[in-house]
Amino acid sequence: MSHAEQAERAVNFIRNIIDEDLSTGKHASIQTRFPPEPNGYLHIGHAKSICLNFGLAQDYQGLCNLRFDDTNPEKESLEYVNAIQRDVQWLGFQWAGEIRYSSSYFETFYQAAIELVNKGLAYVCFLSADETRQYRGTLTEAGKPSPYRDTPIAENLALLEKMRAGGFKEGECVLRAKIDMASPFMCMRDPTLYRIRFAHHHQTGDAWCIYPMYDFAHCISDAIENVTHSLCTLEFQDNRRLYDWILDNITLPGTSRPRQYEFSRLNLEYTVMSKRKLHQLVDDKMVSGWDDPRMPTISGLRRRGYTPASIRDFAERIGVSKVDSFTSMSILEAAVRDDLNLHAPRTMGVLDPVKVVIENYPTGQVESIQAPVHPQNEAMGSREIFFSREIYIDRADFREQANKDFKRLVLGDRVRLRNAYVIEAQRFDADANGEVTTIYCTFVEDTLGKNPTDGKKARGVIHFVEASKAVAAEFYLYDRLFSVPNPAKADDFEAVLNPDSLVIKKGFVEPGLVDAQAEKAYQFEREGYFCRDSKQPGLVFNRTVGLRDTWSEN
RNA sequence: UGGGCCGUAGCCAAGCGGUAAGGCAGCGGGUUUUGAUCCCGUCAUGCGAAGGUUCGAAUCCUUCCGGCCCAGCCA
Repeated sequence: MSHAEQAERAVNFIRNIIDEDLSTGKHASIQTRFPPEPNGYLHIGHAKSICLNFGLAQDYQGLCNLRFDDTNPEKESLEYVNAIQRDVQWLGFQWAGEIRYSSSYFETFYQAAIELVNKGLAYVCFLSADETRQYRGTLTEAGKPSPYRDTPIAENLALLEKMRAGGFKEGECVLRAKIDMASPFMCMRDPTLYRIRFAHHHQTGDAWCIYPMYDFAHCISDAIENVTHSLCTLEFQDNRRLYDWILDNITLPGTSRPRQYEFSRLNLEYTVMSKRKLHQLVDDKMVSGWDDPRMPTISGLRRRGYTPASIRDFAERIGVSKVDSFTSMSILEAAVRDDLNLHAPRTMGVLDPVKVVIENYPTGQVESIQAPVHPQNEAMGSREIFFSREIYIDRADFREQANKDFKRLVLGDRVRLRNAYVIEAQRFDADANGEVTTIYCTFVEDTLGKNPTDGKKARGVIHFVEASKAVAAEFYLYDRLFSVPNPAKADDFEAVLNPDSLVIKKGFVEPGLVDAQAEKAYQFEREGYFCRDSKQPGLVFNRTVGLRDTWSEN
């Protein structure tokens, strides 16, 4: 990252804290971590966290780990740990050293548990899950102590050992911290530290039958990795008391005392961000998979044509704060457009073709024309396009009659064909439904790169593809997945899916696109940014985002 | 209704006692062989509300209003 870019970094409260910690010498350098649970695919909300954690490490010359928070084997799998690594790297980040797993710290956690038991700060509790809930009290009433709360230390030690050895059934008992059953923080009312699960773990196999809870594992993992700034989302604000309590009561396994800071998670309009709901969309086949281009997952955005740079830029634009926010899609779309506008080669594609016959153009002649790859960037060179007696234009670009505001082809009037000649519409054929089948035009000679000499101006510019060299292609036009801004609030969020989130069109593209590489962005002029789909056979183009449109609503 | 947090423009977001940055969206105009891009201009006498302190308050104090989170052996 250049100094200029770095200087433009938006300030936020976390950077302020780091600046302070560095200037007071509290830390000589920073260590962050991105700690996903491998129980689903990463989404744009995770991207915000990834950009934050890795971005901070980059800017402050610190380190950022990738750590799988894999303490719940029943919900996790290797498929997800692989997909997550792929997504992080695709976004352009590389973790420091090896990948970390909370599960590789299981022995350390266990020793910490023993330490707590030895200090009289943890005990094995045989209350059922149901009873535990009743004993916990409510938001306004204190809880009452478990009858197992005062089991002697030596006995607890033996019990814990037996738990680990598989001497108890699942659910028969748990290890609990002994804190304060009257605490206004519910998470401090003797929280569970370990539960028994005879489940196969994707990393540790069958080595363990007791698995640590998030609150117990996370803070110690941070300490083991010498994390200085442990960043998480707002809903963990209460949990910070437990995070601190645990670290205050065990022998720190690392050299740093991590601190937790919370920022607000990303909410995006017209989509959902919870892994549970995304899972449901996939399971219920409402989308084609985690990487369906309509999904807010990183893999979906990638397949849709979003670039890593555009997602990083998006993260930069939305900033980091503690306000519950609801971000507008337009910020994300503006970020991709800015990136793609600069880098995407221009090409022409007709999504809804109608044939045009240029009656005064010689039959059988195919003319080659050099067109710029990018009109604002000559260095990108030129491409060969063709022109002949028969071409395709888009159905929406022709009207039998229209007022002056319609800057396209109108019967009896002129329009400029992008990169080619000016043509004039003479007449057209229509089928029984009134649907235009062929438009007959004449072209104005010597208008290649020149205006007509007769002074009659073209209404506007439309795009086309020469018919004989045209290559058939399919266009997948995506729109917002949901028809309401906040689908998560709906009683049944699947009932509020946008029925038009995918519209498929069959048309033609320039011959140069037959070998288009998947995921590589193109701008189909006047239509939008597209990329070839990475999964479907044949020429299938996904529309990443349309061009900014100041006309269609008129 | 116990506790933890948060309210600055339609959306995101700086600001930390010295007189409201920036981005997105919008609006007006210019350039244009993409109704795009680009360029110029415009967009909070106002910071949830009301009091108070101060020469001076979005910033400090008080009260009130609104929103989010917490009662998993999930994370």
